[in-house]
Amino acid sequence: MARPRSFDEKQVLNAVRDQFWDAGYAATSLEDLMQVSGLGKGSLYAAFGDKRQLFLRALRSYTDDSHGQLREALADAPRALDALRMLLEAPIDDPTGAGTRRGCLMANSTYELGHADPEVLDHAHRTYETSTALIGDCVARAQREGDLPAGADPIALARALLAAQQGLLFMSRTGLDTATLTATARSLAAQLLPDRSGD
Amino acid sequence: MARPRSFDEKQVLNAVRDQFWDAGYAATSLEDLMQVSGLGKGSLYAAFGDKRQLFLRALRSYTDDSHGQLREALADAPRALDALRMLLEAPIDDPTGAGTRRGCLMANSTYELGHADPEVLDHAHRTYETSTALIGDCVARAQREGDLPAGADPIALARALLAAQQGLLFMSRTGLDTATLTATARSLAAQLLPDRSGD
DNA sequence: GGAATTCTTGACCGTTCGGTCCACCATAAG
DNA sequence: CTTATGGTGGACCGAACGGTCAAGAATTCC
Repeated sequence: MARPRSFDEKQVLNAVRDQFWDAGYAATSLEDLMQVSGLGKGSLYAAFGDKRQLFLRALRSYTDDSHGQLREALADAPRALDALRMLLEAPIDDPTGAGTRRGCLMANSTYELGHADPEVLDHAHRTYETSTALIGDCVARAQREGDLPAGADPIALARALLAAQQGLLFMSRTGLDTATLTATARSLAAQLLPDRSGD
Repeated sequence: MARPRSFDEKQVLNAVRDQFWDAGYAATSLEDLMQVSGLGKGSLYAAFGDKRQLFLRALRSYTDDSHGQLREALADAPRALDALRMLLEAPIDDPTGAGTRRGCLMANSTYELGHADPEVLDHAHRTYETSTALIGDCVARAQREGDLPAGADPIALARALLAAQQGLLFMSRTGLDTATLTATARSLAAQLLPDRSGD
C-alpha cells in the first residue's frame, strides 16, 4: 500500500561505482552521483545514507564482484599455472588502455582514503587477505599439477604475485605504454612462475 | 631596497610537502598549509601562486630529492647487487611502519590526481622513466660485477624491480604487518635477483 | 630621517560542497 | 473513489573551500 521504488538498487550501485572509479571519492560530488544514478538527493539519502556510506556500499559490491570473478577465473583454467600467469597479464590486455588507466577501485580507494578512513583501510586489508588466500589455493593446485616447485610456501608466492600485479597496475597508471607494460608483465611472470614443463 | 623575505623557501616547501604527503592533495586545505608553513595566505600566493602550483613545486622538489638519494644509494653500495636488494627491502625497514604507511608521495599523487591532471601524469611518467634508467645502470653494473646474468636486458629488469617495489609499497599501505611485508620483499628479491655467488 | 618598495597579515568574497527538509505525487488497500 | 503510505525531487541551509585585496609593517637607499 505504498509507492514502490522506481529504480534497481544494483543498477544504481554499479553506476555509482563507475563514477567513483573514474573520478575518485573526493572529486565526485553529489550532483555527479545524482546524474549517473538518475535519482534525486532525497532518494539517494533515503536508500543509501550519506555519501560515505553509499561509497562503502559500492566498494563492497565491487570487491565482492571482483572476488567472484577471480574465483571463477582460477577455477576455470585447465591448468592453474595459466591462471596465475593471467593474473599478471590480464589487466593489461585491454589494447586501448582505457580500462587499465583507471586501475583497480580498491587500490585507488586505499591510496585516497586509507590514511584517513579506518573502515576503508580495514576493508582493503580483508580484501587482499582474501585475494591472497584465493591465489594461494591456485598456487597449491599448480604445485600438485607439477607446474611449480613443490617446496615453496603457496601463500608467500601468492603475496609476491599480488605485489607484482599491483605494481604493474600502478605503472600503467603512470601512462607507461602497453607494449612496455606487457613486456614487464611477461618478465615478472617468467621469474616468479618459472616454466617447469621441461622437468 | 625592500623588505627581505622572512622565510626560507626550501623549508616551506618541505613543510608543505609533508602535509600533502600525510593528507593528500584534496584533503589539505589552505589553512593546513598556512599552519605548517607559518605563513599567511597572501604570502603563500605571492611566493608560489595558487594551491596547485604550490603542490607541483613541492612534488618536483620531492622527486628531485628522491632521485638524488637514489643516485647516491646506488653509487655508494660496494656491490651493485646489494643496492638493488635494498630497493625492495629499504622501504620496509622502518620498524614503526610510520614512514611506510604514508608511502611514496609521487605514487600517492599519481593515484589521486593522475586521472585528472595531465601535468601530474606527465611528471609521474618522467619520474619513473628516470628511476628506471638509474636502476638500469645499477643492474648493468651488477652484471659487470658478475652478480647477475649478463644476457638479460638491464632496463627490463629495472622495470620489474620498480614494479615489485611499488607493489610492496602498496601492500604496506593496506596495513599488512611488517613481518609479512619483509618476508614478501625477501621472496621477491630472491626471485628477481638470484644469488649467483656460487657461480 | 624620509621615502620608496616589498613583504605580510587577515578580513572579505563568491562558489561549491554535503546534508536536511518539506511539499508533491504515485501507488495500493479498502 | 478515497485514503494512507512511502518514494521523489528540488529548494534551502550552514560550513568550508580557494582565492583576492587593501592596509599596515619592515627594510634599504638616498
